[in-house]
Amino acid sequence: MVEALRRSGLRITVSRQAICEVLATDHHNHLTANDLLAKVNQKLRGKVAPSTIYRTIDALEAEGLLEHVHLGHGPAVLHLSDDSSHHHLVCESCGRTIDVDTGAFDAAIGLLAAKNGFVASSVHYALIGQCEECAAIIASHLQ
Amino acid sequence: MVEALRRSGLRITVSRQAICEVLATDHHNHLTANDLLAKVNQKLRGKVAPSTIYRTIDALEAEGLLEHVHLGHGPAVLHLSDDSSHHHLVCESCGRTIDVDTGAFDAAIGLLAAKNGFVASSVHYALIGQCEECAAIIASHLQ
DNA sequence: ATCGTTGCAAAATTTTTGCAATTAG
DNA sequence: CTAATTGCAAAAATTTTGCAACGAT
Repeated sequence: MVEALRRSGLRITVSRQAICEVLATDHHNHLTANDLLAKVNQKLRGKVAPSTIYRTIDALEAEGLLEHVHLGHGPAVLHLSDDSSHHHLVCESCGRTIDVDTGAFDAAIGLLAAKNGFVASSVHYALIGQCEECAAIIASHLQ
Repeated sequence: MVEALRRSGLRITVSRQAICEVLATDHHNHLTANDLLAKVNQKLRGKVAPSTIYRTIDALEAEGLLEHVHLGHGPAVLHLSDDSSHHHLVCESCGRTIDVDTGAFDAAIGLLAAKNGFVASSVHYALIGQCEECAAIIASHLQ
């Protein structure tokens, strides 16, 4: 990740290095920009500004290394572009995100997307709905 | 929609009536809360506050009549809950939303969701990626 | 030395909340 | 009359931008 930045002529700063490290370590945790900020500042003892986080996210996205998605409501979460191991089921009630692995899903979506000249982003299929528990709660409220 | 509100013991005000009318007319246009506010105020000559829009959206969502989703980036868009006619392909580059009709998509997603005890929301499958044109632009930038 | 990058502070955007005044039922 | 609803204004939450100072190359 750092090497890819360097290759693109972007400068490697302490902040960027820390950001890349945190992303490499924790990218599977659906980090928000704020989570990333907190972890980076924990690592660097509070030197990094939110704007730096957002600008670095932008830079990484421009390099195609990172993407941010709004899964359901709330702040965007970050994903490494090469992490295509799973998709997301997002519960609209509790915000829980269930990861599911690829599979037949890809085939169906690939076909659909191809018909529209659409290039599906590797990790950004968010299927929004109700998770098992919230669906049960809602059902019980309807008696 | 208005009748459903009344049935639930909620009060029918001029604002709510206008909101429901706009939603009934324009729901297929991916209205944002702001769009809705503008259209309602156009109809009512500028009497409605943003908070009223949001609170009415909340009320309609609580009744299960409406949902709001974040399709890609930017503000949330509104959908009537019973509009299950299409799904969305959202371009991360230009924000364009392509509607595609249901079909095999549903089968694949239904299966996947069922395996996880997940109840997929009728209209909220956002497939995020690049639309044909943006994909071409990006490809050309890579030479 | 250059110019990309940062921090800070201020702004923009979208949504939420408190509260007194209004109004539907 | 009563309690839900509204408007207004202020706040919250997330993200963006301007600008002078800094620092990687």
